[in-house]
Amino acid sequence: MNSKMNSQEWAREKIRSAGLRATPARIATLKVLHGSGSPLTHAEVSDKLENLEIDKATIFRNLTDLVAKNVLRRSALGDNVWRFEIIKESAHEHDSHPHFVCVDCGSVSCMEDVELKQKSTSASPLLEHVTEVVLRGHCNECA
Amino acid sequence: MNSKMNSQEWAREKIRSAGLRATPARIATLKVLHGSGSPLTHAEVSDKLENLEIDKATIFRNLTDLVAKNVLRRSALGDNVWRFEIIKESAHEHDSHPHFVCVDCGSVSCMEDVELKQKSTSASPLLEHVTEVVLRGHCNECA
DNA sequence: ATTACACTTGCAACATTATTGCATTTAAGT
DNA sequence: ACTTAAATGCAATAATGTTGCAAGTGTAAT
Repeated sequence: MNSKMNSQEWAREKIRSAGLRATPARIATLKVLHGSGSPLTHAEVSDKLENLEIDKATIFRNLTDLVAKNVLRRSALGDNVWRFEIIKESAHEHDSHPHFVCVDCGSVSCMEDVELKQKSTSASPLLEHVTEVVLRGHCNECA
Repeated sequence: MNSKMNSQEWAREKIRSAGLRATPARIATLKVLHGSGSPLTHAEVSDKLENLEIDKATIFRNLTDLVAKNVLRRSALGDNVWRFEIIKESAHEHDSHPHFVCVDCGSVSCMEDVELKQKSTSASPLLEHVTEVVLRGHCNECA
């Protein structure tokens, strides 16, 4: 990924190399997610693209397609609403991280500085079978 | 909880001590959940109460009310359907531990051997404000 | 540049799950 | 029995997500 690549070109490249066509709707969607520090719902993405007047079905389909191509990750955080975020391709293949959900305001944030450790191998499910970690509580603003 | 108490009386007592009225709909709902080995959806509870002809809104409200009173736990598996189960009051009631939700079968188990560590104090929400930890994945049986 | 065509989109209809307003009924304390 | 707040039934509504199909468009080949 070229460092002088702007967000637009980055998104275009990301979509193309996933084998999809770089349409305005997809580029805009990816740019919105790229500019967000936390996973967004379909409704939130739609809101931010309001001026482009993209159909909601198109946004749903694009989000789904990008998940299928491993560009986005789709997470269930406990409120029965899907949230989408860009999968960062970092040194570690493991980009997945816990998410924090505020029980007061519903805001979601990424907790990249938290990790889990399993003390013993017991009868409980193994950590390696865990696909999602959700922390619920009161965010800094609501606390 | 008296050992010779039958399911009916047990349910009634459970509801009353939660500060709610022991209506037929609530008693029947609790009995269904009590007799089930795994969490049930609203639709599943409804099905089992079909002969009682209880309105679906009533069942939704009762499930919600019982969740609010900590009689039931409501979990999201990722398929946009809530699942409900009775919270068992066991020995480890007070020490908080992560809960594991199987996204395949919906079962919820306790993971007492898992602990969280926050590497650095950053801008993200503090671990001390976390009230509940939910791990989602595939349980040993479904894996 | 033009063209061809599979891929995308917009639109509208639909499906499912869950919630709410309000008049009526009921549980439970007196 | 009486009273009253709590609970229910019914119907309308909201929220989230999906699907069918005709029209439009990004891409690669010409």
